[in-house]
Amino acid sequence: MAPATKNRGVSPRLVERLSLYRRVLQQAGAAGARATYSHELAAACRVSAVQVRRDLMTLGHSGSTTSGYEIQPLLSVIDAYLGDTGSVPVALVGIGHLGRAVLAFLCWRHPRFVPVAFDRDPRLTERVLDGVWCFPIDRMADAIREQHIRVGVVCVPAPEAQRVSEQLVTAGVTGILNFAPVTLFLPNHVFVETIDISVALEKVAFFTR
Amino acid sequence: MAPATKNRGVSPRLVERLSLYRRVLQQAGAAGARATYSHELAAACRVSAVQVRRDLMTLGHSGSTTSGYEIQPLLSVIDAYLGDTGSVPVALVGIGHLGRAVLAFLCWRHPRFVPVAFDRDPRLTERVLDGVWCFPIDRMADAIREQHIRVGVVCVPAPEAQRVSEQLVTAGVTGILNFAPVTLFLPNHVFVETIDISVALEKVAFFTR
DNA sequence: CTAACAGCGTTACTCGGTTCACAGCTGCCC
DNA sequence: GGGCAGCTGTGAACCGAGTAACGCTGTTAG
Ligand SMILES: NC(=O)c1ccc[n+]([C@@H]2O[C@H](COP(=O)([O-])OP(=O)(O)OC[C@H]3O[C@@H](n4cnc5c(N)ncnc54)[C@H](O)[C@@H]3O)[C@@H](O)[C@H]2O)c1
Ligand SMILES: NC(=O)c1ccc[n+]([C@@H]2O[C@H](COP(=O)([O-])OP(=O)(O)OC[C@H]3O[C@@H](n4cnc5c(N)ncnc54)[C@H](O)[C@@H]3O)[C@@H](O)[C@H]2O)c1
Repeated sequence: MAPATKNRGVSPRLVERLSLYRRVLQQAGAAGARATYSHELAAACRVSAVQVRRDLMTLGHSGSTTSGYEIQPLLSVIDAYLGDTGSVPVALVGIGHLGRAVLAFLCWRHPRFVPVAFDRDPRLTERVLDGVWCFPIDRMADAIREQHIRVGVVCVPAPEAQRVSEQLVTAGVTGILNFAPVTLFLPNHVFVETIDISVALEKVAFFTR
Repeated sequence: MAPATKNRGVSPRLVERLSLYRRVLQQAGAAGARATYSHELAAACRVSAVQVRRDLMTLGHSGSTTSGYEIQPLLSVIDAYLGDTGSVPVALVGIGHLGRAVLAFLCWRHPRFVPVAFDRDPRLTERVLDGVWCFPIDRMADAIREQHIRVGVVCVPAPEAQRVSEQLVTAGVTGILNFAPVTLFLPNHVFVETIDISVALEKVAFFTR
């Protein structure tokens, strides 16, 4: 009934947009740009220009009338807000088709998140996959505690998802990205984000006509 | 700037919830249940009971005071609303890590969507992957036209996503599920749903503390 | 010099979605 | 039988995210 998580008073949409802004700004910066206007950033994120300005306002950041927002300072502000405390260890459970894809993605494309892999299939564990050591599932709690892992990614089959995420939580994880098509029932202090590919496909199929 | 798609006057959130309801009801039905109450359905979907009742009201469906909603009739109503016209062919472009996972998922777990696979890597094409024939990318437009495919799934690297989705659209696709971390610029009549795993992870990391 | 212009910051408002509150109905128990 | 408990249906209130509108500042062209 309740939306569960308190969101710490921050709207998830805002966080999503900030994350988008950051990526776009990083790319723009890498391409040599030094500053950008709210409407440029907006267009690149499919958002209105006022929305960009307002979001940056809530961050307490101001641009200049003449040249818009300088990219580097703005990036610093966003980083500070999103809590860029360097690399974030992530417990990735279930190294099947999807888990493997996420693993590869994190290793190659997303150095900020460093995955630690777990599976229960002995054919996958005790070896290196995509440059990451894969632990058997019964080592998971210890590994999470030792490395102070707070974020978990659940890529196990649907019937296992509830149990696995409970294990994650009792080991200390407080945020879960869930790919299994089930609703997880976890303590209220745990933030759960479910990516339900089936539902997304149904939605596309519905609006397609 | 504009929200682009008209949504045909229907809220995407509603469609998501209906899709969830349907899945839960199917499982409940398979487990032998014959009817359910709004609060049960609500709990299973992390939604309030009034929300369920209101959603069903907009579908024009009524339950009984005594035993709630009968599962089978309700399923029929939801199917009719979501436009369950049997199987939906889907053009899946990019059979790398992620594309492969989606392919396997659709074939094994989601018979309603039947994927047709495309890639540009000759090592992947002209052969059967997970029971599906994989076409080379230059056969894509023809195949989409021949089979009247309306839904596309984009699993190619970010720099290719814009071009590939344009190809999909000119071939007749009007709805795209995009996994590439870029914003696509497409005609307004095309419905685009982007699943951005990076952003989702950042969100979880943010609310984790 | 100054007038037109372009972009930012901010306040007030709009609008869609969610929830409240309550009425109506049905079965059950005393 | 009559109250009671529990569920559905729904008008109205509520809430929050997004938007429009406006004033401000600095820049540029005439
Ligand atoms: N593949 C997709 O594109 C896709 C799409 C939508 C949803 N999903 C969901 O994601 C999940 C994973 O999908 P998949 O295609 O990778 O499945 P998969 O069968 O390929 O992989 C599942 C993996 O989880 C491991 N596993 C199972 N139980 C475990 C446990 N208790 N502890 C640790 N590891 C365990 C298995 O050994 C296997 O390696 C499923 O819930 C699926 O419904 C997948
Ligand atoms: N793997 C993940 O978990 C993950 C997570 C988030 C986002 N993504 C995004 O999903 C996309 C795919 O990821 P991936 O890990 O599967 O990458 P990948 O490199 O494993 O696969 C990409 C596939 O696309 C094919 N391809 C490239 N250009 C093509 C073209 N023009 N036409 C047809 N096919 C083409 C390649 O041959 C390859 O098979 C990327 O945009 C990635 O950023 C992936």
